[in-house]
Amino acid sequence: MYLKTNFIEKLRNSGLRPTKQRLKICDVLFNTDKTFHFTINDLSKIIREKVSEKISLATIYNTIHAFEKKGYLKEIAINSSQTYFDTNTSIHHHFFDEKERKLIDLENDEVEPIKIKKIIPGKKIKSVEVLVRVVSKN
Amino acid sequence: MYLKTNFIEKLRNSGLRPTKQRLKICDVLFNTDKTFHFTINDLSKIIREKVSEKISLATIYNTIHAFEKKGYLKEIAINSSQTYFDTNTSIHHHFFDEKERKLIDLENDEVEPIKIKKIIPGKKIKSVEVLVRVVSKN
DNA sequence: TAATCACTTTATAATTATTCTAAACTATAG
DNA sequence: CTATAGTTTAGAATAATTATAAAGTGATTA
Repeated sequence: MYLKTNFIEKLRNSGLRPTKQRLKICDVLFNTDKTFHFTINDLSKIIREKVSEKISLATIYNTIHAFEKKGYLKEIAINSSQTYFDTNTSIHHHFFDEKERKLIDLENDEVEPIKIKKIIPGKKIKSVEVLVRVVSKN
Repeated sequence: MYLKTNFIEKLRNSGLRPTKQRLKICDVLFNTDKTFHFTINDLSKIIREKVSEKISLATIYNTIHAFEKKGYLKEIAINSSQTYFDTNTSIHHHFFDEKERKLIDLENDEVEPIKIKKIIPGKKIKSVEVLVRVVSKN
């Protein structure tokens, strides 16, 4: 459970002005017990329902990108029509349920360490992500 | 090196009529030594350069989706603005060079077997894909 | 071979996610 | 308080993809 003042501090420390809109978005994204996954569409729906004053779609995009750049959000690679974000910024992987189009976290310690035996000259590894697609049994 | 008649056979056996357009696209995609990655944009550029008669963009989309459904192409998950396809349909993984926006194959035997220790009740694994993002050293 | 029909191609319109623009607004340093 | 740089906003623009519906074509049947 975060306090509003924490968000104000956090934003200021990141060089982001603590505007009313950003604080509301912080509240929706980070003032929860559990981390979660969302698309911009999901988020604007939540905001429409939860927040009294409207936040412009452009601001939602701006804010999410700003938060991602600062490392408060992670973008998840599923080649779908929409971009998914994760409030869990730890190094971890994902299940993707193709039917329900839902992501489920797969923590780093739930996957045996991944050893890549190939190297690309002049390049270094930035991240290793596993995507496990699942479908209903039977 | 495939022959044109092979493509005709292959398409017919898949329940796809061997039209002029599909044969041209087969030629571009599969009549090469090496497999490769492409976006629809890449492909239509290649077609514009290599093929005398124009193929409509809608047909390119239709054909690629038909080929994917039949298992002749694989869609690659990189959360970018465009969808990538791979003519290598074997089980394998990828490097993605963020700077150049290029994919490089990482064959299955170049990655130690991946053990997923978590299970999702009622779901079974359809695929396990690793995406290794790389950046230039230094 | 000719007729037929289901499948395919096509140009174009429609849709959708995302980014851009430029004017109005606001947090904050001085 | 004032100036200014950062922010928000509605709406336009962009870009990838999908839908539409009319014209064209491959393949089956007679």
